[in-house]
Amino acid sequence: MLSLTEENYLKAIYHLSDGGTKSVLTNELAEAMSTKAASVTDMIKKLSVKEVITYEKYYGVNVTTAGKTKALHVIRKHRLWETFLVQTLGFNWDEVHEVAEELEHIHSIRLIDKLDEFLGFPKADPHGDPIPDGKGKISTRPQVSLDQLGEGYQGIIIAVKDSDSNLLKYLDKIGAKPGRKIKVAGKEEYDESMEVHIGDKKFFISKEVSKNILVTQ
Amino acid sequence: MLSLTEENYLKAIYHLSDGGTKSVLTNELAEAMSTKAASVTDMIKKLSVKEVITYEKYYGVNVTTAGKTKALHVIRKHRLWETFLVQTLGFNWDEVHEVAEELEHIHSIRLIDKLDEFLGFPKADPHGDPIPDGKGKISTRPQVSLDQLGEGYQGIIIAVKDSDSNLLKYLDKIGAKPGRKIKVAGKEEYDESMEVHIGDKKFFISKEVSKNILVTQ
DNA sequence: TATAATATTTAGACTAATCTAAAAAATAAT
DNA sequence: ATTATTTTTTAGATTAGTCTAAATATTATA
Ligand SMILES: [Mn+2]
Ligand SMILES: [Mn+2]
Ligand SMILES: [Mn+2]
Ligand SMILES: [Mn+2]
Repeated sequence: MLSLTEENYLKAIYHLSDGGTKSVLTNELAEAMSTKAASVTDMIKKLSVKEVITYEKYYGVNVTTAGKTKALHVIRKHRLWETFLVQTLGFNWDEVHEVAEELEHIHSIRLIDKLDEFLGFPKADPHGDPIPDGKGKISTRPQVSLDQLGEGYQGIIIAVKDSDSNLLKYLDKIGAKPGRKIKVAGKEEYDESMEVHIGDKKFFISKEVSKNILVTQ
Repeated sequence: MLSLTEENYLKAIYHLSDGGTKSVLTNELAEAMSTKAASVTDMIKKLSVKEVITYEKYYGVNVTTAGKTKALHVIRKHRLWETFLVQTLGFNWDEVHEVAEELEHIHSIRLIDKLDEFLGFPKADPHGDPIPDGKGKISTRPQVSLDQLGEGYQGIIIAVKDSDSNLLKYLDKIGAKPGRKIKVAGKEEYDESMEVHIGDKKFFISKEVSKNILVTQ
C-alpha cells in the first residue's frame, strides 16, 4: 500500500505525464511537489520498487499500468469529495480543492462507492474534471485550452483549473463555468489577451486566464 | 498544531482519564495505543512541551484545559462523521468506527461545521455518544454501565461502546439501541450474566456484553 | 571536441515515530 | 528494612521523508 506522501507523488506524476503518455523529469516533479530534486530522487526510487513507476537514471519516470490505476483511484476520490462539498454541503467551488487534498487519502473503498451513489454517480466534478469510475475508467472529451484558439472560435467550456482559489473566484464572477457557451470575439497579438462572450456578457481576459479554461474543439 | 499521531494519543489520554478527571499511567496508554511503554514516554514528553498535557515522571499524565478542548474537537469530528456515514450514506453502525478514525483527522473547521449543519446538529452519534459543539461543550447525562445494576432495574439505553464491530452486530440483533427501554429481569451471581427485557423480547446476556451498555440511572 | 552550464544523483544530516534492551525508580513482599 | 517485583525511563537503532552540499552525468556552447 502507498503512504499519503507516495500517493501525492504518484498523482503529480500522473498529471505531469498527461495521464501516463510522456515521461516526467526530476526537476518538474520537484517543482510540482514544492520540494527539492534530491528528495524526488529518493522518492522515485521507492515508487519504482513498488512498481507504480519505471525509472531510468537521469531520464525521468513513467507510470506503469498499476500506477495509473492507483493514481486514478486517488483522483476519483478527490473529485467525488469536491462534488460532495459543493453539491451537498454548499461550499463554493474555490473552497474545495485544499480540503479534497486531505479527503482523497481516506482509504475505505466502501465509503467512496457509497458517496458516489449518494451523489448520483456524477460524471464530472465542480470544475468540470471527469470522475473516474470504480475501475479507474475515465471518459475524456477532446479539449483545448482557450489560449490556443483565435478570433471566431465558438464552443463550450468543459473544465477550469481547480487549484487557484483566486482564479476560480474571478471565473465565477465572469460566469465561466463548465457547460457555458463561449466565443472568442477578438484576440490581441501582443499579449494574447482576448475579448470573449460568455452568455450575453463580454469580457477581456488575459492569457493567464485563458490558459486555465478548457473548451470543446 | 498536532500531528495525526499526537491527536490519537491525546484522544486516548482524554478517554482514559474520564474526560480529564484522573491521571493516566504510561502502561495503560501503551496498551490503549497498541504500542510500547518506551514510545509512550517519548510521546508524552512531546505532548507536555505542547502544553496539552502535564507530565510528572513516574506518576502519569493529566490533560490541560487546552488539551481537553483539542481532544473534544477530534471527538466531535469522529462522532459527526460516524453520524454522516450511518444517516446519510447508509452504513451499518458496526462499520463506521474505523473509517471515522481516519476522517476525524481532516483539518477544515468549515467542513465540520457545514457537516454538522447538514446533519441537523445531531446531539448524539449512532452509538449514543454525545457530540461536542463547536466550542467543545459536551452534554453528558448521568449514566452507568449495565453490569453495575441488578434485578429490578428499569431504564433507557443511552449509549453502547462503538469500537467492537462484532459486539455491535450482536447488540443490533437483540435490539439494544440507544433510546430503547431495558429491564433487568434477573441476574446470576456466579458469572454476573443477566436476563434482560428489551422491548417485548427477552435475552440472556453475559457480563462481557452488559459492561458495554450504558443506561440511565 | 573541449569547456561551460544545467540537471540529476549521492552523501550525510535532521525530525517524527517507533522498537529492543538496559538502567533506574517506585511498589510489594519478605 | 532489605530484597524482589513491577513500572517507567533512558540509550541506542531503525524507517520515512526531508534538507544542504558535493559529486557526477547530460546537454549546450564555443
Ligand atoms: Mn481539486
Ligand atoms: Mn476539481
Ligand atoms: Mn467510533
Ligand atoms: Mn460512536
